[in-house]
Amino acid sequence: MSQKISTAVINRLPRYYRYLGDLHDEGVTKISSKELAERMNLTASQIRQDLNCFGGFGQQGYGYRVDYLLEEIANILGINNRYKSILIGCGKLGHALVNRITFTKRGFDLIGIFDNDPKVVGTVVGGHTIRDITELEEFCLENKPEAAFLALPREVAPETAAKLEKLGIKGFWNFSSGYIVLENKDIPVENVHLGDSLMSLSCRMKTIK
Amino acid sequence: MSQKISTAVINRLPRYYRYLGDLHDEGVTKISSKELAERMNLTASQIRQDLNCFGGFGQQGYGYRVDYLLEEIANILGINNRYKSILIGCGKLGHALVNRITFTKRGFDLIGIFDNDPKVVGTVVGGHTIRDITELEEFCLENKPEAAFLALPREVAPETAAKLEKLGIKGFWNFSSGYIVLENKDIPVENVHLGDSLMSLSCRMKTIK
DNA sequence: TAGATTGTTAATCGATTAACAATC
DNA sequence: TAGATTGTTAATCGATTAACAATC
Repeated sequence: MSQKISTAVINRLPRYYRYLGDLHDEGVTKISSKELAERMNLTASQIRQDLNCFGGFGQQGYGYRVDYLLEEIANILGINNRYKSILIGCGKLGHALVNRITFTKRGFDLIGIFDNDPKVVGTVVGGHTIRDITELEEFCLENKPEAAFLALPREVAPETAAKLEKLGIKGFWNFSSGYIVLENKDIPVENVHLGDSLMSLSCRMKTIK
Repeated sequence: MSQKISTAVINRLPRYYRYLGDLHDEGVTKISSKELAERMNLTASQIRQDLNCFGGFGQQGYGYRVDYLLEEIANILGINNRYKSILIGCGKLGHALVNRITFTKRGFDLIGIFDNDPKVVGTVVGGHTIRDITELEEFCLENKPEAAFLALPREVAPETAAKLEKLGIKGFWNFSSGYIVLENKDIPVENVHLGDSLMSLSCRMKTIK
């Protein structure tokens, strides 16, 4: 596939994956773009366009085979990869992530957790003993993690990300409100700005009043 | 302002607010769209278009006064509102939200936390004693909360949201992967799908390889 | 006044929707 | 074969960028 896939499409894929998983669990073997569109509150046209970014997964006159499509989307999402991952910052949020997100189901293997707070270093979270942040470099050189989850204060986020880029990290999941700028613009940074999200809600609640 | 503001614009507002806050803290009193664009990695044109959705905040030949613009955006975002809010579900994630997000700085006042797990009901989180979910209805009728934060399992999210809509909730911050459909389509639902976000990252890491 | 920079209109770009020929 | 539904092209819509007149 040579043409670039837009982030709009990529961001819809996990939702397709979830709905197809539900259909599969319900024992549905076949679905048309029209039916799926109704269920997902999208247009059939959009679904066909989205899927055709990656190839023809359907069968004319019939629809899409649920199990086949599910597998294809899983491959596109890359959830069969095993990206070695590290978590930097294990306060309340980092803690919640480890306990709540099933990384392995999404293509990631958590192999280390780091923090700079002596109170938490050495404690165990989700089966991982939290390491001191000073061990980060050595750990990376030895274990070569590919993804980093940043749940640390805004002030240190950019510099930490820069350091990690040099250590070979190929993808960032950033929960700090700091803006991450990397040398290699192709390295994906997925931002989750909780504060911004809450403010958007406030704004949207205001306009309906 | 009669014309509808697009979500694209609304989602950029918190970031403007953050950057202007930084400028203010740095003692910068005046900034041009060009300078701000460079700092934020946007185009000057986009900034001027965005701000003009709400009115002319600048001065031709001069630029924008930082303190004035900051205040105006604060008003647009509605962070001076005091929306009474409740948190439903106080597992690891709910816990992290209460401890990490400064609600009051963003226009929300947390007035109650609910859970159905007998192990956590009665315990105190962020100064709030967690109430049993069975007390929800009575609490709402009495205290009239306007916003709800949903940090509960996917299975119960839609039905809980439907119940809360009937109890007068006017905005939802939804952390479950459940898809919330309300009777009143104008009520904003701000979704934070952490699992989806991580899958998008996986997909984007795959394509650069 | 001359220079700078906004507010605003016009042009471009990209994403969504509609239409329809291909084909199962 | 006839009906259904995809894959794909064309039309529309909306968002971003460029241009420039207004004006401080």
